[in-house]
Amino acid sequence: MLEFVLLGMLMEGEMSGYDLKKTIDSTVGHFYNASYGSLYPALKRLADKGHVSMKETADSKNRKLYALLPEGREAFMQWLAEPQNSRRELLIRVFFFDYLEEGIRMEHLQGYRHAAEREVRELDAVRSVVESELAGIERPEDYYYRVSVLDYGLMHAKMQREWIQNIMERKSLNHVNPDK
Amino acid sequence: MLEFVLLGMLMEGEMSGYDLKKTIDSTVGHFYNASYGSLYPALKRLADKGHVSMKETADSKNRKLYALLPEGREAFMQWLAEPQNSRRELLIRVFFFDYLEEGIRMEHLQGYRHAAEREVRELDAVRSVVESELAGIERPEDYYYRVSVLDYGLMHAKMQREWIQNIMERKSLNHVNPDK
DNA sequence: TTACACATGTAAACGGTTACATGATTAG
DNA sequence: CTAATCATGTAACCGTTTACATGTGTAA
Repeated sequence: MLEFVLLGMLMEGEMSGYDLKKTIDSTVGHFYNASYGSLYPALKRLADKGHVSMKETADSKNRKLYALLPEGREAFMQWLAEPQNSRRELLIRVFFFDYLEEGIRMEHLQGYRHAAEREVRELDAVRSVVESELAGIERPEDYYYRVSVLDYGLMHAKMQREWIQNIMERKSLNHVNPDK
Repeated sequence: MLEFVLLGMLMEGEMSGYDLKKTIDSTVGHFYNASYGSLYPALKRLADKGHVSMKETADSKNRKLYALLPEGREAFMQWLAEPQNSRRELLIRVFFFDYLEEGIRMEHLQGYRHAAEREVRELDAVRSVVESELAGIERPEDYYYRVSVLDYGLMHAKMQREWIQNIMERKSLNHVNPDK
């Protein structure tokens, strides 16, 4: 995962490990964390694999610049085109979707939308069952927070569904590009 | 974390490791995963610490029942009363909030609400900056998905804020208890 | 001159998953 | 009788965090 994030960040141009950390923190940092303890070894692995090049700078700091090599670019693009593997990958992948071909992108987004819709339906069903169960017990107030967490899941799934819907309708672009 | 989840689940009564896994999957499973490979060793640790008791059943299966001991209950209640340590803990903690004293509960919820409000403000500010930056570049469409991920963060923060607000207003309880 | 940001890295520890191994019970 | 579910556990592996170690550049 981290390796692909690094490759993705290097798509923009060469950077040091330190820069990469800062870039990650300031972009995907809200939902993905990279510590130096994982970042530097990951860069070393990528260099060993021949996915990135490492160039020591002459500016007297012991600074090293990493740049994407064609092999690394290919590995990144291949990863990006794959279907999403884990839930936590969703946002990272979408973050890099500007690099992905429109066809595959839309295919993936449709998949995500479908998954989100299914989840809303499932949780709605669970919520109904829970509600009728609560109606039949002595002290339903004692389960208030448990039920609240279920509501969180439902709100989250609905939000996600709406978000994907907005993306597909290019709602956000209207913002950026009001005349269209 | 897992240890506290196990203790929390045992608040309801004695269970086997297998039952605990199923309970976790069917309640907090949407945002917390426990595999047997972590669950059984965790139960062993809890038993060694004297937080749970282990009783082998006579029903011919090699089934073991774990029950919460006073020390375990205390450890759990102490953990629950602590302020939230990591972002991922939020939902787990709230799930067990029915066990928490109303005063501390409200204190915590106010803290969560405050954090959520701050995050919305922060992301709103970031979003504004990004928008004006986009207005000044050649091809803003090329950053559409990056911006979308930022929008996700904003929608998520707003949803969370609303969720906490609803909890504090006992919106969910009206559902459960329509006459109030 | 001192504190903060820049900059790279390692080692131990942690928490977890995956795969494997084993066997009993139950429902079709 | 056979497949699914119940039931417990270990070992190897994985990625990551935390703490440590070290040193440079820069602005107050």
